[in-house]
Amino acid sequence: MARAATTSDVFNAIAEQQRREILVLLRAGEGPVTELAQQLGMTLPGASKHLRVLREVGLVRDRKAGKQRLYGLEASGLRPVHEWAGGFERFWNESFDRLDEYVQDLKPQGRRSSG
Amino acid sequence: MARAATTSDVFNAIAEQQRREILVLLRAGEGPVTELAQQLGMTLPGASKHLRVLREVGLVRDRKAGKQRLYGLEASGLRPVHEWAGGFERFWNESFDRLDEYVQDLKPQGRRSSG
DNA sequence: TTGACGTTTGCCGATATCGGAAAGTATGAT
DNA sequence: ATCATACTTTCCGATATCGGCAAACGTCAA
Repeated sequence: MARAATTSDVFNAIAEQQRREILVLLRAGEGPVTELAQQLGMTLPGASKHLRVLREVGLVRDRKAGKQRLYGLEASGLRPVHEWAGGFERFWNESFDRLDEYVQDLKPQGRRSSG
Repeated sequence: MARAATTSDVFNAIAEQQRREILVLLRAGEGPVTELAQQLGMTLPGASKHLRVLREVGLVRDRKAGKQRLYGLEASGLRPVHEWAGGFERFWNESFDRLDEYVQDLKPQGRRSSG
């Protein structure tokens, strides 16, 4: 077995630097592949393939505009990523140095004893 | 060229489902590989290899405790992910007037005053 | 030292990627 | 119909992954 398919997951799709850059570019608005490829300094087939992956995981949508095909951001697909990473927020906000007697009675918050 | 190395990036490191699960488990506190492997239903070498990747990108730290080696979360490494995804937040919160045809007849309760 | 435990690393095979160039598809214009 | 534009797909090679098993490594105990 190899690595999971890039299209299996949003996490796998955005593992590629170039695909992340494409998404960032798309924040400025829709654009055809040619424009994206040019701005990222990649070949047309290269950009097209990356966009295919992004489309398959629902991070971009495409719409036809005459001869062109405009790609646009579908940012909602990134919400799971944001939320997942956000689930660790308290762990980088708190000063987690001593892990000896951490959750036990360190906090007099009175919440549930464990998770 | 193949896919970027899993250790090249936090984004690549968390592309693996199992590694994400390891990080989630680690929120409950430190643990040795044996415990993590058991909870995830994976082999010892498997868990160890995943932890190596996570350590190389700075998502976990390890400390020796006698014969054991305890792995702990280093959540700050996930902050870039959270922030990157957060850069798209406005795009899934706002109602994208570019998509006029889609939005025009949606429910009017969609937006709230507080973000 | 020997012995037992806990964990990591090496080797292998199977799989899927990414990049480049060429060929293919789709739409519009003359 | 033919040409031109815009983009996608296919083919290929090189690379790195992930999983399993066996062996190596490091540490504590007698």
